[in-house]
Amino acid sequence: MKIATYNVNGVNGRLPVLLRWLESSAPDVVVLQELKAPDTRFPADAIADAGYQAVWHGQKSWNGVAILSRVGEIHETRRGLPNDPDPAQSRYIEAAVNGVLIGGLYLPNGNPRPGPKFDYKIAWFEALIAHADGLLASGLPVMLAGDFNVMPTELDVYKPERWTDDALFAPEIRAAYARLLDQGWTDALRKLHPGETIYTFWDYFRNAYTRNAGLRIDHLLLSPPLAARLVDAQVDREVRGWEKTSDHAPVWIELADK
DNA sequence: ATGGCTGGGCGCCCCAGA
Repeated sequence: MKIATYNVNGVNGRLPVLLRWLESSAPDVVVLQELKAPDTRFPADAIADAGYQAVWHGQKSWNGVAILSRVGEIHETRRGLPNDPDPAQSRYIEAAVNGVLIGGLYLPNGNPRPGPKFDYKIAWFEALIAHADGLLASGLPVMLAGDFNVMPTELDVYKPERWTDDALFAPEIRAAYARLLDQGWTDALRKLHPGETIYTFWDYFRNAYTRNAGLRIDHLLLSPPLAARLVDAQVDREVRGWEKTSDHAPVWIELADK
């Protein structure tokens, strides 16, 4: 089973690119972030025509997350994190699909730091860590996937020294990510590509993509039963070079059948 | 160190993103 995460940066503006990528990459399950659309404007028909069922948690203008499947029914288990510090922001959706429980998330950006947005990022992260602990304790095959807005290590930033005070790379944010992993999650991309420079985001500014001035901020975290089935993990990097593309590239993993 | 680009909104500029 191939499971992907993709921050589309506007699901309607990105629809041609999204459909083209669904066809070429053929993921079985997808989590989307930054829909930037209210529930009533989610392009469910076009996505259904492409062969995917969907559940979505939208919001006008900003945020918004969804889960797509072409391998059977999506059983939604929750929308919004327990104890979300601002439930008006649509940043979390969770569902069981084809025997895997998937939490799709869009963690707050948090800039500028310090400030209320950074405080919100910390609070949201703490709520995620608390919920993730319960997910792991269930012993189920679970994954957390999405845009974490965290570069875990210096290897995940093109110029780490420029990002030390940024909300995506600040010490307390990296520490929170490390605490999450220490619960027992496996960072799938890093597990299969240790020591490799891998990015999932390139700024629209300054030809960041052609210069490969990127960040690795989109992650797929696996609970032990899923980590044992991990056979491949890649970034669909070329999608970032398409016309009218998102500033993120899709990231995916392949899980062996049980 | 700054400003560069893009999507969405009730829009002919501003906000947020990372």
